[in-house]
Parts: sequence; C-alpha cells; structure tokens
Amino acid sequence: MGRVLPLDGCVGGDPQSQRVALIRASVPDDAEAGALAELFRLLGDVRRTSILYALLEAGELCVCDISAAVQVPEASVSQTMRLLRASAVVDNRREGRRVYYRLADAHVRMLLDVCREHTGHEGSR
Amino acid sequence: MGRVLPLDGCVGGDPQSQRVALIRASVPDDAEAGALAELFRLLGDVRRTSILYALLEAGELCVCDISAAVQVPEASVSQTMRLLRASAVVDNRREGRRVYYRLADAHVRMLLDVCREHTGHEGSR
DNA sequence: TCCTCATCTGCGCGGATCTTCAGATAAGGT
DNA sequence: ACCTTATCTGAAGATCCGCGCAGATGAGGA
Repeated sequence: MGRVLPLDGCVGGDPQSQRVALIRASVPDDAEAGALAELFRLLGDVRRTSILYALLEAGELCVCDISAAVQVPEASVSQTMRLLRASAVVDNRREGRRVYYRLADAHVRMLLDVCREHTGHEGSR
Repeated sequence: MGRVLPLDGCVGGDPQSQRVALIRASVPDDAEAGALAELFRLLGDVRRTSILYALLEAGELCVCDISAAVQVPEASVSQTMRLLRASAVVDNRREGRRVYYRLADAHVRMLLDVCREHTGHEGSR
C-alpha cells in the first residue's frame, strides 16, 4: 500500500502526534472501514441508485416492474438485485413466479433520504 | 444501454402499469440519479471512507495528519482530498503552509453516522 | 534570496467492475 | 406432460478507477 513515513512529517514530536494517536484509535479499523465502504460502494452506481430510489417510492416491486421503471433489461436488474441482496441492502419475497424486492431496513431508507437532501437543494429545512 | 421491451412484460395492461408510470415520475431522473450515485460512489472506497471517519472524529485535520492517521502517503491523501472537495464532501481552510480539511456539512456527517449504525451492530437500537 | 517543508499535479500501470448475451432454473396455466 | 413466463446464473469483453511515483507549486524561515 505504499510507504508511509513513521511520524516524522509535520507532526514530528509536537502535541499533534498524540492527537493523531487518539484518532487512529477511534477510527474504524480496516475490516470495519471495508464494510462501511462496501455499503456506500453499492449505493454508488447510477443503475443501483435508480432502482433503490424506485423502491423507496414504491415500497415493493418485482423484477419486471423495476425493469420497466428504470428502463433496464430484466436480466440486468436481476443481477443488480443479487448484489444488493447479498449485502442486505434489499430484502425479497416470492409470490408465485414473481419476486418482490424492498429496501431492507430504515437505515437504508435514511441514507437515501439524507443523500437526496444533500444533493437536491429543495427545502431540506 | 441495452434493449428494454416497452411494457409488455408481466405488467402488460394490468393495473400495475399505472403504478409503474407513477413511480417513474417520482424517481430521480438520470441527471439527479447520477449526482446521487456520485456522492455515494465517493464514499464507497476504503481509503476515502477511512479518511472521512477520521475527520468525523477529529473535526479537522491537515494532510500530513490524515496521512499519519490512516497510514497513506501524503500525495495520495492530497489526491483523495481533491476529489472529495470537488464534490463538496469536505471543506478546507489554509493556515500557513498547512491545509486543514473538515467534513462539509451535517448531511455528510449524518450519512457516515447512519452507515456506521447499519454496519456495526452496536446499540443502534 | 535561498532553502525547507507541506501540499498539489500529471502520467501510466494494474486490477476491479459494470454490462450484456445466452442458456439454465423455477412456477403456473392448459 | 408441455409450454409460457419470470427470474436467475456464468462468462467474456470493455471500461473505469484507484494507486503511487516523480516532479511542480506555494508558503515560511534564516
């Protein structure tokens, strides 16, 4: 991952280095950071984003509805949903030959909401 | 982007198709979806995620402190910060030869918090 | 003015990932 | 049983993106 000089940079021996040590302690370790990044990464794709917002609006949709809603081939939707389900971003339910997907939990809904607030400049307060 | 059959799939002529039309109307258009995905995409990288959580804890850090905190070469940190700044995820402030970075706004902090709640299983209730 | 330190930028390589096609599987209806 | 429909899977190609190096820029101090 490339060389990182011990601590001789701008913090060489000054009070800052203690602070850095404290921060290192409270920052997520590699494993947790990986998990956090993974969740964001899943949301960070136009296709997936569109699908998730469609689910946020609709509550529940089957693959072919999603396909129609976001104008993406059904096979592609299916693949996308597999990814999202593997990371517990969405849940699914089978009814006859249809499989209905929905957002997994309130956290996901909240992430989508907050992000839309941040991006759009509409009355977020 | 691949072919998408009109609306003849499983919703052919049944009430669902109206619903799909409604959903299409309220779902972010391509432009907005792109912006939303872009924000998530920026958060969806282990290195960036680590840096952002460091900033969440510390409030404000200069490049060399970040470098020490997340163990990444300063040049790489600098590049990363440029990306994050371009999309208004972080803000910066110059003091002498140091440049201090901080999270841009409450929305970003909220995203990080919510994500950590979802990932970690600690008392998020 | 010269030198040092902190930060920034341009470039190229390596690796991960999105996309789609074509075929497999599952569930119903006739 | 057979056929149709809805969804899933595997694989391959093209693309994108992160990564680090080496050098440039800007700001202070002597």
